[in-house]
Parts: sequence; structure tokens; C-alpha cells
Amino acid sequence: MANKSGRATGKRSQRTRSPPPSAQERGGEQPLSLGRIVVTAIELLDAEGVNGLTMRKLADRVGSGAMSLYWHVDNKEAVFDLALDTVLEYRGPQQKAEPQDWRGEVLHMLEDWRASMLRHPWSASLLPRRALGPNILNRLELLSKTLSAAGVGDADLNAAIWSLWNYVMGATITRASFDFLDADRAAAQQRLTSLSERYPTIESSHLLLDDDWDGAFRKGLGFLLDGLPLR
Amino acid sequence: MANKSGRATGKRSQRTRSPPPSAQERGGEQPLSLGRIVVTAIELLDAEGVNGLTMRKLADRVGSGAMSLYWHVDNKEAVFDLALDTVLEYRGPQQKAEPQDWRGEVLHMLEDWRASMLRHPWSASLLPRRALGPNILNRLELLSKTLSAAGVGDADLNAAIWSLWNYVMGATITRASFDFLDADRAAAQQRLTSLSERYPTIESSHLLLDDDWDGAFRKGLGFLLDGLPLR
DNA sequence: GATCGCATCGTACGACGTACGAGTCAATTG
DNA sequence: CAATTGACTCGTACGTCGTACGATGCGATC
Repeated sequence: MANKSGRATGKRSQRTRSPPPSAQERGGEQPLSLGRIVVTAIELLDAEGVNGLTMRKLADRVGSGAMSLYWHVDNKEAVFDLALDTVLEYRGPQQKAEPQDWRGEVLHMLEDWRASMLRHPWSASLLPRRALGPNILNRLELLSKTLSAAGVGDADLNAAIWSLWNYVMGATITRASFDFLDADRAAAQQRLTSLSERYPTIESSHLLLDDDWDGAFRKGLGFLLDGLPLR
Repeated sequence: MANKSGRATGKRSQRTRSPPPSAQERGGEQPLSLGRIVVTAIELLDAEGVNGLTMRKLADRVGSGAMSLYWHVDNKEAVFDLALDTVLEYRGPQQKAEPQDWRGEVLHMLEDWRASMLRHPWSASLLPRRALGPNILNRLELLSKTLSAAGVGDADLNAAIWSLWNYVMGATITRASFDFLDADRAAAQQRLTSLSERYPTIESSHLLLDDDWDGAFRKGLGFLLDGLPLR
């Protein structure tokens, strides 16, 4: 832990090699590469969750030995970081909307964000422990620009950005963890029966049963956008 | 995995035994108990983080053999659940404020929530993967009652509750993960220098440098409360 | 004293992340 | 051509983890 910076070996970080075009396929398998490792890791995470990703299983899926991964990747944590950042990439709105529609642009980006994470529920539980990857910073940058252009004053800008970010993060994480819970219906059912006695208001409002998550997300986001102070 | 429900042994779940008052202390140590396990687990989590909690280390701290823990606890996941729920307990506002001050009551509960999680940063990264414990449900119930009494209509109630919940969750998780990042200043510094080129708006607004987290939290919460539709 | 439940713990097993060094093979150099 | 290099792969091994299993101790009851 103390000599963490002693890592002098370059290993792989860029993949700018001349493509071996006519390389005869070794048993019909593609060559190992960082890209292939990452997409396979995402598949594995989708299939078996955070605890299902092990270096040995990942190597099996890629068709290599376990230790071969370590040529392309520093350690398991790096695999998590790469998978997370890959999943969070954002390609702006497909058709250029009218440039004045800041609200539409913010909504599109935030809903895409949420959708991306819900497509890969493990990402929600991974994000809290990880750094801000480039794709997250891209989204923050876009959000920042759009809000500023929309007329949010400099004094309120940071609070506004964080409010939206926080809202999306919380909503997504909550939603994703509910998916986890619903996995074992037995415990869920038992919890719900005990709810009516101990938590009457929650029960009567169907807070935990209402599954119109998308609608609630949009509605709450509307509340928040309504509260933002525009110049 | 298939016979998970085959667990018929009662083990320990309640601790309503007659207290052994005159039991001579065995080497001066208290008896092992679920409560002692949980508080020790929290200490260990505070000291060494999520990855620092292992059953063997926990047993050492409690002064027992590793396998003795399993008499009181189903498995390691249960330790996480118990530690998390314990940390999230809420004892309402200390002095009874005037009963009409719904905004103050909501603010107090949400800020206490955030403060509780930030006192134990591991809780933020743990929450996304765990069930809603009783103490979380208590807070949701209180929030629900307060907002309803404040005049939020039934049609908007759930969206309002989730908005506040999402906001607090997101803000807390973000804040806690920033603490993690600041642990290694080297990478942080490097990231910041590359920021000015790639992410100009983020840079110029000092989004990542401004460390008035508490103020930003309160301000954004204000935006959100301002946006709630009251009857 | 014999029996029985509660509670503790030593040993052992399989799975994990990964350090280490030996192996392969194409490109480069003489 | 042979020798060397460097990019890349992987088998083995070590230490650590969660925890299944069965032996053990002990106070209460018969």
C-alpha cells in the first residue's frame, strides 16, 4: 500500500498497434484486447451481478488464462472502473432539437443517464465507490453549460448542478436496489404485511407498491426544475 | 443456493434471556452478544472501510473465535445489514418545535440522515445493495406523514417523498465518494489539471473544488422544497 | 449422575486476487 | 541465416476469505 506509486512498468495503456490483418486465427478466437475484456466484463456483470465477476470467470469467457488479463489491466478494480465508465457514455440527443429548449435537453440527458444505469443495475451499486470517470465528467460539463445558458446565475449554478445530479443518482440507486429486493419475493411479502401495522402512511399511499417509477422520476424532476431560480 | 429456505434451525434472533448477573467474568470479557457484534462491526467499518471488515478480524475484536459469530448471525451479509440499519436510527427532533413547522421538521430529519451517513461513509456505499431496514422505513413514514399534513396532495405525495429521498441519497453518496477520492491526492491533482482543457465550464465554476457541501446541500434542498406543489 | 439445550471454537474446503517466472512467437538486428 | 529482443500468454503457488461441519464445554433439568 505504501509503494503504490512504485509501479514503473508501462504495461498496456494505449492500443495503437498495426492491425495484423492476415493473422491466421488461432483456433478461431480473436486476440485478447482491452476492449474485449471490458465488453465481456459488462456481459458478465449483467449476467451474474457484482459478486459474479471474478477474474477467473472473466478469463474463461474471453478464452484466455486468468493471468493474461493482468497484462491489459492493472487489477480487478480497474475492470470495474472501465466497465462503469463504458456503460455511462453519452452520445447527445440524436436529432438537433431547437437550441432554446434547455429543459428538453436536460431531461433527455438525465433520463438517458438513468436508463443507462438501469440497463446495467450493477452500475448503480458500483458508482458510489468509484472515481468520476471521463464520461461522467462529460455529462456534468454538458449539464453545466446548458443550465448556464438557460439563465441559472453563477451563484446558484453549482447548487443547481448538484441538485440534479443528486436527484438522478438517488432515484437510480433506489430503483436499482428495489429490483434486487424483488428478487426474493418471500421476504418482500412478509415485509409488506408487517408494514400495514407499523408504517400506516407508507401503506396507505402505496409508496412501495406503486411501480410507475418512470412517471415518478419525471414528476419529481419537474418539481426540481420548477424550483430552480432563473434570472 | 437452491435450498436456501431449508434453514430450519432457529439460532438466535431475539435476546430475551434472563441476565446472568453473578456470572464470574471469564478472563474479564463480556459475553458474546448480537449487540456487541454489531457495535464492533461498526467500529471496524469506521476504521478500515468496507473491505476491512472480515469475519476473522471482527471475531478478534470481539475476543471470540471466528465461527462463534455464526451462532448470532446468519452470514456476513447480515452483519452489513445490521450495521447499516443501526447507523440509520432516527430519534426525532430533540425539542418539540411548533407543530406547524413542517419545513423545519423535514429539514431536520433529512440533514440528520445525511449527517448519520457521513459519520460512517461506508454506509453510503453499502446502502444501494441492501434492503430497506426498519429505521429507513421509519424515516420514510415520518416524511410521508409530515408532507401529507403540510398540504401535499395525495396525487403528488409519492413523487414528493421519493424526490426528497432521492435527493438526500444522491447528495450523500456523492459527498462520501468524494471523500474517498481525496484520499489519493496525486491522481486528484492530475485530474484537475486535465480538467481545464477538456471540461472548461466545470473548471470555471469550481464545481469540483467548492467544498461548501453543507451549504450546497441545503440550497438544493431549498430548490426542491420550493418546487413541491402545496394545496 | 444422566441428559439436554445453548453457546463456543478448531479444522478444513473451495474460491478468490494476484505475485512470480517460465513459456511462445513475430519483428528486428547482426 | 542465426541471435536477440520485446510484446504477450499462462501455469503454479501463496495468502486470505466466507463458512460447513463436528467436537467440546457448560448450566439447568430430570
